[in-house]
Amino acid sequence: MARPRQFDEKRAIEAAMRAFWSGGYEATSTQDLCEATGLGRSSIYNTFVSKHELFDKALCRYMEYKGGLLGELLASDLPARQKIRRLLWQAVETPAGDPVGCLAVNSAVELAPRDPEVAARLRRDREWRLEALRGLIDAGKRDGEIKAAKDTRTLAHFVMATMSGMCVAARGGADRTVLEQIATTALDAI
Amino acid sequence: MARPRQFDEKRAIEAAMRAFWSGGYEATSTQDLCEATGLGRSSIYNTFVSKHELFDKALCRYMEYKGGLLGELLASDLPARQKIRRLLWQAVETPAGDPVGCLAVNSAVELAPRDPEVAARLRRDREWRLEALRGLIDAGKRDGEIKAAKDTRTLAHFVMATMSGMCVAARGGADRTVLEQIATTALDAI
DNA sequence: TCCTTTTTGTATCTATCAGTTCAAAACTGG
DNA sequence: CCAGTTTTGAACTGATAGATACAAAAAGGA
Repeated sequence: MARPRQFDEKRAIEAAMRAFWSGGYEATSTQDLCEATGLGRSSIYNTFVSKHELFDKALCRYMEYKGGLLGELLASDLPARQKIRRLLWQAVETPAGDPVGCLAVNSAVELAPRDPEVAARLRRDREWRLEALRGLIDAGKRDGEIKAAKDTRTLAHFVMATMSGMCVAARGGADRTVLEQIATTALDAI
Repeated sequence: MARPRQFDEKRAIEAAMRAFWSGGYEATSTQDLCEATGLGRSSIYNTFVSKHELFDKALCRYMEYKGGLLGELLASDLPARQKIRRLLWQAVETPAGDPVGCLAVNSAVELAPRDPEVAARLRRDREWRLEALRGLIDAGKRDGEIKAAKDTRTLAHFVMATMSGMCVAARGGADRTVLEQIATTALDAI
């Protein structure tokens, strides 16, 4: 029918995701995005319409990536407490090559207050993660690993906040030891 | 000798601080800063040299502001645990008119990884706050309010991370109830 | 092979960015 | 009231922002 793409759209989105993740939305120019993806300007605009829509795609890809990791963790047959421990550890031991911190946290800080679309996207992801955490915590209560007296929703929010705090610390240059200490202390609190 | 300023430098810095605080560094243009401070371009550049140096002044002012609150808290004669509680509560009950979140957290996320000057400024402030927290926690241990077995430095990092996490949550639109739950859970962990 | 459709590279658009220039205005010390 | 100094406002600079225009290139279907 017509000329096919010379590039893989998913790879381009992933490259853009990394660029936004390490540099932030405003500080990443469309030129930066061309270089990160290896695409020309027309290919980017022809495919993704605008910088903002490309960012949206990149953010979705990020949530898919991190959501996948959480999904694997939930599907594993570890005790609930161990699962929470591993979840917190995902913020300590970060895959080599991944930018520092968390794109969702960065975006909440930089964009959420003034960008309703991004805010909505982040809220949906947060709700999903909270739901997952609540399930995990309730399972822990049933198994006696977590005190039944503690409020499930409260603990879920606490775990999320701890992870956000670790991402901020990591962006600020915190070393691994500090992140471990934070994670361990939080786990003790649950 | 010469023509005096028509504006108060401190007030201008405070106005700039609020602009950066709510909008972020990149998204706040020099035009925005003119409008926020009420100054003309020449007055801003004549006084503050560059956007970056004005930001630095604004960040220092912010640290002075928040550092002052911490100082008052430390100077009060509350029990150590109560002091930590109030500190966490500073991230729950925020003065009306203050932008959402925390400029130090926002800056760590947006700028620290690529701006060594800002990173250094933030690190100094963090060290100071950690030192203060350690003093507070050790006092709590002496009074038997905090278990002596817990590592002081670890708890200090944990409190800082919790506050950062609360600031991220606030920027993401979390309501007061959620922030209270996070603060309460963290306090229970200490 | 030619027609249709899409992609791609180059050149370009307008708006805005941070920052500068400069002369008029304003004030103080003498 | 004037000399000397600084501030101020308005116009302006070059660079870059995000986004577009358009024609050449490339491919599949007929």
